[in-house]
Amino acid sequence: MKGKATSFDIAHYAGVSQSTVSRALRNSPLVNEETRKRVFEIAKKLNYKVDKNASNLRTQQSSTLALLLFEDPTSDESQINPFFLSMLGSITRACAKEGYDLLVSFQSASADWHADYEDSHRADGIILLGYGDYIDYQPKFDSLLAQNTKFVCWGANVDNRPDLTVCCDNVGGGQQAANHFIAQNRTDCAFIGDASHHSPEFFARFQGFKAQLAANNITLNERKMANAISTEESGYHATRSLIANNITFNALFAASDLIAIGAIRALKEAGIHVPNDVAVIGFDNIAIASYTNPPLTTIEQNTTLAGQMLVANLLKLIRGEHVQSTLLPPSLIVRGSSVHV
Amino acid sequence: MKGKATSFDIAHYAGVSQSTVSRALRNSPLVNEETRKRVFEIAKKLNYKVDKNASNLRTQQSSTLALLLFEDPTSDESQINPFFLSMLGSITRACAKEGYDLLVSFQSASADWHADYEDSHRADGIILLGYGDYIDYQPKFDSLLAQNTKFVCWGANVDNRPDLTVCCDNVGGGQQAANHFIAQNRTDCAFIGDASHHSPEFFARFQGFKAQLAANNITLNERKMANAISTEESGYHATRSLIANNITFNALFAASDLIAIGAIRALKEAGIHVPNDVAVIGFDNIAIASYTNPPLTTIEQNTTLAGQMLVANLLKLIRGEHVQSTLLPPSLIVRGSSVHV
DNA sequence: CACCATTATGACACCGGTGTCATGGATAAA
DNA sequence: TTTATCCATGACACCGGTGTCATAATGGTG
Repeated sequence: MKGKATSFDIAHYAGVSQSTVSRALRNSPLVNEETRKRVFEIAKKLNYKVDKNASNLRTQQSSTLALLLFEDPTSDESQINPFFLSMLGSITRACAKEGYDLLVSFQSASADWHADYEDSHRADGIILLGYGDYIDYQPKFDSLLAQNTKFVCWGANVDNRPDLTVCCDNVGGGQQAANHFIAQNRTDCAFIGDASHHSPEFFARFQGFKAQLAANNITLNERKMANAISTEESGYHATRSLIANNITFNALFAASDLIAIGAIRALKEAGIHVPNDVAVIGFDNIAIASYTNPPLTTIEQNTTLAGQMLVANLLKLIRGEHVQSTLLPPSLIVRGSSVHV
Repeated sequence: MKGKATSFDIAHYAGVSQSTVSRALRNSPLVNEETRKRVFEIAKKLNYKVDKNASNLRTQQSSTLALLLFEDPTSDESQINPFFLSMLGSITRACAKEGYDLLVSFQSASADWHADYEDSHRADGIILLGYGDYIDYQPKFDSLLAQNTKFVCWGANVDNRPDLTVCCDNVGGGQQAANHFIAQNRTDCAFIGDASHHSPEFFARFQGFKAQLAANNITLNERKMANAISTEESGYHATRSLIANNITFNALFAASDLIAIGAIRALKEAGIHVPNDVAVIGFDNIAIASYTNPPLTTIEQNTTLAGQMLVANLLKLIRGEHVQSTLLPPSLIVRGSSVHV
């Protein structure tokens, strides 16, 4: 036998038609039990596997989902944001559980990625994952919608279709951070992240934080804010610039753990003690967070659940079912970076 | 226009045959330049994408690689070994650079995974990734070889085919660890990992470590060794058991960073100072390593290069080219866990 | 025994491309 | 003018399955 075995080979050995082989292998009730057994045995002996290309071509579906990862535009080539790596892991698991394969691909925001995977029938649907300047994406979302491409995305708001987004309750997370500071009388707060509308996630965290402070008659001084993207370097530099400008504060909320870690480095360098002088809270609860010195208090996003919801919602869309807007509850994880020692 | 556009649609609008459309889109030199331009324009207007299933079916190749991740059998459902996550990231990048898609899948060691992806024509080749009890895998490797499946694997030795393995020079890494201890007169060494043959990687690290000590007339006491798999928990418990048995040492080489991190926790708990009482070296240089307290000295594996080599070698195999055995040089990263303060 | 329902199977078109061969027209060489 | 050569294109089989329809065999019923 040269080359891979086909259903015709099995048909030949089993003394039945190829049609019957195909039916037998797919457990069609139309086929006799003995015939099926014989077919299965021969299939096993020949190490036969259904050719997915042929099968997908005929059925017009692929049992495959595509995951498109958008990188922070400025991020280092070699390192991937650990939060997204964690998401990638949980999405992979969720796909496997649902019997779907997962195609993974990195994309730069500018690339002409939209719909490529689904239009080419490589995947039945698309999961979009990435922080970043989502405003750029809106036209592409529109194009996806116009072509009736099935997709869900993490964090970003798709105009008029909130149901397509799976998202952590970033506003609630920001509120929890504020409450934690307030409970400890840390009311001279700083925020590091992106308080503009560019990143809807960071913005929501900021909004929740600010609003909850305001609800307790605390004003977040605009001078005590600095922009940063989600890297350690960026957090470090943003914090340094605050310190260099003699901005003081006793509590710091960072829009992500990486930013927080960079901030702690900058604070330490300046001789500012964490948490005694400044309490720090991050966001995400990446694996590193529990190993920093001091261990990082953070708002956890449940990536396992997030991955499951993304996959579950996408599959619903593919099946034409109704999808509900999904907000995942974050939870405060208190560690050493925010409580007096 | 309902449904996706096909090459026939384009042919219709362009007033040429479908054959010509297909040729034009693939930049065949047989087609007139003006015709090609017209075809491309219409294709763009119709948002046409080549159906990968049809194309793959005909050409019998998929421009896709499959990555099979084998989990530590005892590892926690939710967390994936960060070293492999990092590999996953670099492999994804390397695939993208080569114009290949990547199918990612988790597998348990027992599952009947072998050759599934390639036989079904979903992928042109397979990358196998995982620590674990590779002895179990050998028959499956044989079956892959027998079926002429194209695959490469990380770390594991495939009998008689060392060229199919891409691997860090674990022996050399173990030697570097030994040298680092020796240079500081830390000669009362312990090893935590798996010194049996089950994990060829851990075993090689152990062998290199032991041999280099021996070359310097230092004997590694067998009582100062404990088995562990690559998790923080396992490292913690292994170290605790050593301590509980009143085993003393002033240097500890852990077969992976996670083990080292668990070991440090156990040591701290027992009131043993790192590095003053015990110097610790890990292996991998995962992202967490630089944030532990103290920061972890470790033997770095270059995951970016590893991912590139895995992909490059696999593509060579697919193209029928000769593949060379690949050993990647590790490098010692000295941090606070191994040097006196 | 005639009639219809049920069951198991085969024949065949089809999915949407790709590769091969045939064909027609233009141009160059004889 | 005729023949050879080249170029651009069309027709068609093919990849390996799946879905539909037709058909043969079986069994139960009146």
